[in-house]
Amino acid sequence: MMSDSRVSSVIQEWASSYPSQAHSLNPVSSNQVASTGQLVQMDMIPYGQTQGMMRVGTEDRVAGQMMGLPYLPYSTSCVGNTSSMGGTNHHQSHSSPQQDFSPFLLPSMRSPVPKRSISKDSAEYRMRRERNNIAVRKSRDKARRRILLTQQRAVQLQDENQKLQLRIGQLTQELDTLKHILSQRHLQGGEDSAVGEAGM
Amino acid sequence: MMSDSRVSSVIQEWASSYPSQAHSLNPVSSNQVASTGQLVQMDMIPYGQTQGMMRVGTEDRVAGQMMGLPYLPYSTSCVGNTSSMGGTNHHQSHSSPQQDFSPFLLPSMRSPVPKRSISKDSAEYRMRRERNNIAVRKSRDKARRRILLTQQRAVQLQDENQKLQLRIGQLTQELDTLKHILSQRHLQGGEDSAVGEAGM
DNA sequence: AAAGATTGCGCAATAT
DNA sequence: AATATTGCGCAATCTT
Repeated sequence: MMSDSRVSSVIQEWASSYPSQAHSLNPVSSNQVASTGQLVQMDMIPYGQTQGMMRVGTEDRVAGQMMGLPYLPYSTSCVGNTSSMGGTNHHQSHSSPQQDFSPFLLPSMRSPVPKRSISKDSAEYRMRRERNNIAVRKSRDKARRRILLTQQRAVQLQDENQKLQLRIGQLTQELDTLKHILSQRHLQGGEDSAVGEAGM
Repeated sequence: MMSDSRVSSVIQEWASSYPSQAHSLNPVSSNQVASTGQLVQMDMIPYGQTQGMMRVGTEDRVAGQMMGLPYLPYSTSCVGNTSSMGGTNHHQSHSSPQQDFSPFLLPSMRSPVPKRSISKDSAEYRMRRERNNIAVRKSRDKARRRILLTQQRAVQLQDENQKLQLRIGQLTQELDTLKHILSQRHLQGGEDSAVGEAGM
């Protein structure tokens, strides 16, 4: 019943949403399907996996989170609120109140020396920023689309699943009927061909 | 073969990831499954749907994007780069270079009067900010988990699908075999019970 | 090495 | 009134 040549629509787009990436470690349990799966693998960009771990937002941040800690402010105590400068207008950076170089950082990377002070204001700086902003918007848009596709794909797969389950139910019942009929005839006029295992 | 009581694991968690929301307009095509689906609907938070459209980042922004425009910088021309203050330390805001109140805004909301100047520095301000920051981290973490679950769910569903397809193949073949056997017997000793339609 | 892509972060406007 | 979301820009990285 019904077109059996489904699996298309969303799935299609979804697949095209993942270029050629061969991402090493999956976010899940790597080979969760492996067995029968064929076009299963490649999926989801690990999020905080790939390698983007342990970034330093112009500051440390290592404390809070981790484990089940209920989102403690990254700058847990230490001074007061080292925050307030996470995202922006440092305008030439390094000029706000405290800078607190807490001794919680790895021995390497430490000094506040801004690598050849890329000076704000600089036309080039703005240029770079603007370009990055555009890239960021683009990237996020892409991510949103990808997520959407995955969701649609999931819904579609679930729907398909139900149909398949139904189909299996029908086939099973039909099979039982036939088996029953055959067994009847078998009792009636015992002959060849085993009924119990036709194709299994 | 294999436990047939699957469908659990990820799917379970995934479901619990969507509280009681009855989101009106879905991002997809509303009732995409509706037919056989039961626990299908509720899914994906529309993204830019609900109502969060047309925000104003302390500035206008309405130009770029829309349609296929390749992520034009929001502040397309106008003055130069009104940007540079999208995210942060305005420290009491409204004090940087240009403020450009471009006449492109709706007649309402206009004056720079910051509603009872919530003054930065204010202990309460920092308090609010910190609380929001925590909320934001929590929310994003939640979102990430949700996305991950959806992805895993999709993978699992696909895997399940393959197994079901396989099962259908087996059943179909088995059925064909039995039908063939029966037709043979039918020719041999024509009796009752139609073979062609056992359960269909 | 340089440009673009990602991603965590905080801010502010909204939504709930 | 408080928390939850979400677009945005920044900066650090990663990828190409």
